[in-house]
Amino acid sequence: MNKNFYSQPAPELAKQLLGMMLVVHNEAQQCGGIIIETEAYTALDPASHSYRGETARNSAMFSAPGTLYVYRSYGIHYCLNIVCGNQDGQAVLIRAVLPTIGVELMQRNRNSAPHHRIANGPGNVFQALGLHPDINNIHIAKSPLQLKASKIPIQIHATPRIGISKATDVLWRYIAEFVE
DNA sequence: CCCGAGATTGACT
DNA sequence: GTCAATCTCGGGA
Repeated sequence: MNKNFYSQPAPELAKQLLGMMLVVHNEAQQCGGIIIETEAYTALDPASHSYRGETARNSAMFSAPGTLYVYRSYGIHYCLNIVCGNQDGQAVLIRAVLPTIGVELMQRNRNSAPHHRIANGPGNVFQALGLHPDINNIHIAKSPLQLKASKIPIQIHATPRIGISKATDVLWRYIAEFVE
């Protein structure tokens, strides 16, 4: 990926990421799939962690574009974001991936969940890919993650975000639908 | 200092 | 469909 790719505003990058391949290189293995659901957050967004400024928890959101931001949700799950914009608190949350590479490995990571539930939520994506919370605040180029373009034709749907109670009128949740 | 809510998931009714 | 699990931050006392 060229450097400017991650400098885009969150809603733009969120759409760009749909249909792309997200691959993780583990010990002599790799796994990953096609990104099919994303969500955009900015510092002007009351629902964003960056809304009230930088803290120890969200400092990665104010790092260089392309940095990974990992946060713990409800004290239990981890969610993966890609920082974007210009060190101004923007990021894109990876909400769902369609497993295509190393499916068996991901299924084991997810405790043998059925195929359609392996990576169908932000916390599940993180667990299925076998990621470690330590990649928080690490640039994606220095992480086990890799983004690749794919030629798969998709249609993008913009919908209201879910799981939040603020700014629900903004259509910043994006879902990819495969077209023929 | 204490309390409540949250970018969620999975087990159970 | 309902609900508990469990950590961080923000707001109020």
